[in-house]
Amino acid sequence: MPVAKPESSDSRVIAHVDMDCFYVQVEQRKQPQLRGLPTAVVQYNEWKGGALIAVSYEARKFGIKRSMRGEEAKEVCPQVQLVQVPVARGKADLSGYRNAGSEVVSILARRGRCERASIDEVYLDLTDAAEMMLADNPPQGMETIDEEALKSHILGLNNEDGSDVKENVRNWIHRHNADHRDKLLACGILIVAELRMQVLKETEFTCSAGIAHNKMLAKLASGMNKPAQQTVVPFSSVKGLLDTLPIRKMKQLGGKLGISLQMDMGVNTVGDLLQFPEEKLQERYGINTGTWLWNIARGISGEEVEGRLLPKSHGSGKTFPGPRALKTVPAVQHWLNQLCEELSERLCSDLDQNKRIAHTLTLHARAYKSSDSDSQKKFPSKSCPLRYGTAKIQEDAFNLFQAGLREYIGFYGGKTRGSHCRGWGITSLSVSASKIVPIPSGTCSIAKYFHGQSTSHFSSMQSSDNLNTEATLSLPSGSI
DNA sequence: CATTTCGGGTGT
DNA sequence: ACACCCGAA
Repeated sequence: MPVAKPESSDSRVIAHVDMDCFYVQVEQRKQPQLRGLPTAVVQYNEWKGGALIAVSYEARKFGIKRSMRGEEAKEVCPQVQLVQVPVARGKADLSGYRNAGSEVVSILARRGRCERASIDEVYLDLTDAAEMMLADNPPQGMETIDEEALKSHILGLNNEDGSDVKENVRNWIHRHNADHRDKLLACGILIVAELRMQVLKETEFTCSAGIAHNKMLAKLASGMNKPAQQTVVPFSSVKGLLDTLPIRKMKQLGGKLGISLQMDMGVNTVGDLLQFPEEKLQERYGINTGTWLWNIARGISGEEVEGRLLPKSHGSGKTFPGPRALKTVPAVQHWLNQLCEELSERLCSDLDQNKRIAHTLTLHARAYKSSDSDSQKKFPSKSCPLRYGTAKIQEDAFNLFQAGLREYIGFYGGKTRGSHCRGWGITSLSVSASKIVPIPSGTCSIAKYFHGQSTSHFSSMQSSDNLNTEATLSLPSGSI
């Protein structure tokens, strides 16, 4: 659990920006005739029409939900437009969505520290930008407030019957007697509205946003009014917001921990947590998680927005469900080669574009063992130093798999004849690259890592293709 | 063992 | 290093 020092007097301006049904928007930008139609993105479509992973708001009106099957969606709404995720090397290829996410990040990073939280979400620390605006052009003195900002939802703002909602927002932003925190959030409203308009103009994507004094509240708010809207959480409305909020709505509490709070402690809402002394929460959930929970109940979260525009790892994986389980070593090798090819390509792009090098290769697999003493044993993950070059990565990944398989099946494996094996099947495979670090500053070439090879030789092989097939880049661990 | 494919994080 | 949890399209 994140344990950053909490400040009850937290006056930061934090925004969480969340793209609306992002994969759908990416596909609709590629095929503009789909705009405005009920649309969903499906992964594969051979088995029951594929799995829905993103659903447009028009399609949601028909009751179409994520995790439905394509065929099921067609039953509920025959006119729904189903777009398939691109396939490359026999697996889903998400690169188009990753690249679209990068477009958005590069825009949102203009006004403050920016953290890429996922493929379609970012946190922004706009404190400095808000303080600056307050100092030399405060919203209280502005003639006109942008229309996009006036569409903001401000939690706790009284919209009496018959009152003009936009006028209320305008008044809230203009208030001279507001405390410093509300004035900072008013600046946040304007900055985020402008950023969202820039994102729309430059990428054609809409997004929603939450603006609050910390990451937890900003994240909570960004999901409250979608699509294409923004929501503000003034300090004074925090208690009222959390008091009746179901515990599972809080990030990190949507899983087992949230269930445990409900079942074991009788905590149904965030407000219910307030009754428990910090020590009680600590003895039940540990020092870190206990304190974290105590703070959450009070709307306190000191987590910083990390300045990080790039992912910390790259992974490529595929599942082989049901009868598709891989039952021979050569079949596993074939798919590992496909996964490693994709991973290698992405590592080369990262090297070219961001001058970063990954240091660790990890293989994950899931397997079943039908008739065996411990058929519920898990296939172990294995990792090793990462060597660049597609063939090297494929070789290393296969060796990791074989090491894991020997452990998994035990000394007396189930090999029968040739390469056919009985008693086990691989239901998922994934390879990932982590411990990614920038090449030391001042170095824009990787030539120095080819010990024994001349720089001039390297300078003739900068293309990704050469690097993919020829390079034998191997970093001594700890050399960066 | 038919959501799948990611990515981030903590505990040991 | 490895197991397990969390959440999002």
